[in-house]
Amino acid sequence: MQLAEAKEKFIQSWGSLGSQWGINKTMAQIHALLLVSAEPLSAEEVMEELLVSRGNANMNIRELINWQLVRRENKPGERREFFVAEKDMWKVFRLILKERKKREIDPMIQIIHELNDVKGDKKNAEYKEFNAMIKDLDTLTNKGDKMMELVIKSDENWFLNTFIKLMR
Amino acid sequence: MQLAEAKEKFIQSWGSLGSQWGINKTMAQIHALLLVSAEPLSAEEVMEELLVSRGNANMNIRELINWQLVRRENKPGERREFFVAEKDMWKVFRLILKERKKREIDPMIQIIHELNDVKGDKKNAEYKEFNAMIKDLDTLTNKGDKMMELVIKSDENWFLNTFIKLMR
DNA sequence: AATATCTTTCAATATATTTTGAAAGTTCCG
DNA sequence: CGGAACTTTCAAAATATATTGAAAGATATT
Repeated sequence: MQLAEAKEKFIQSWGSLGSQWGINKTMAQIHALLLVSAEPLSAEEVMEELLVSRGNANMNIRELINWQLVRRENKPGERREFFVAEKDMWKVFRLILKERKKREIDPMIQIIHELNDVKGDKKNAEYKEFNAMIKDLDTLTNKGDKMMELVIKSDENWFLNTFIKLMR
Repeated sequence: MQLAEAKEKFIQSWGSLGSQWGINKTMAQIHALLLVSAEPLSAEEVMEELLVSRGNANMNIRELINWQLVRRENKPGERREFFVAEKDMWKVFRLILKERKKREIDPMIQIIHELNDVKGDKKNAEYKEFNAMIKDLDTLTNKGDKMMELVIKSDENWFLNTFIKLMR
């Protein structure tokens, strides 16, 4: 396979993976494009390469910057801004995990926690089942939460170093 | 909080969590409804409770059965079918992980793997950067893959038992 | 085999999300 | 200041996804 073809394939795949995960396609594709670009790209270049509108490019680049997956970069003597993606994939993974946890998992954990003290008759089967299920879920989500925190805050090699033996 | 209110809140939250994760809202809500029901429910009851159409209910119940999150159950002397959710939340988590991995992660891993042997000039910066990034990603996704496999296949307590110390 | 009960299908419709692009906003520089 | 170069905004349009419900398909019952 040639480089150009490989880049194209990567951009398309990353885009469709993104949309399955609730990240919009353009955002994921811009991210992919910047990942495969050795040089910083301008908004104009992103638009041309992916055939998207100015507004769309702008909005999604901004979002990528919010997620800290992309940063602005200036070229000397150039008025316009250029963009570069974080290329360390382990860091990328942690940044994505962090954002999604914040937006999706944390509110859920909060709600589950609130559902832990429901008033009711302790002899009632419905009540007992509900409480057991929520308790179970609360325990599980809290473990998951701690684990994610650990991963998000871990340095570059911690995760691999710790688990590598278990995975072989 | 009263039981009925808690159930309602759980159903709504589970539904919106689901849609953020690419699972449609009705499917997640039916799942939640069955999770909080001590008794098996008929399609009719699901429709009434969640105010969805027959077609919608049917389609999503079927999908939940595909995922093995729900199973059919018959009541003696009853013609129609009833449905029950798997209530063990650790098992639920593993079943969901399994399905999503199959549908989303596995194809991605395959593609990344293919992108590992691209032809090109070894002195070219673009080429070198691309290869380094893909290599990095390939290593990472393979570790992740192995980890998920381990979790999916683990029995009820393996995961918690193994990691509990690390999470405290 | 006719009827009643329940399930499945799918084209039409509704809803939600994404994208566009022109206009407004900002910043830089002579 | 005035205008060129670039960025941001946002209402309208396009696209994608989910839902409806009537009709067709099963399956049990008399």
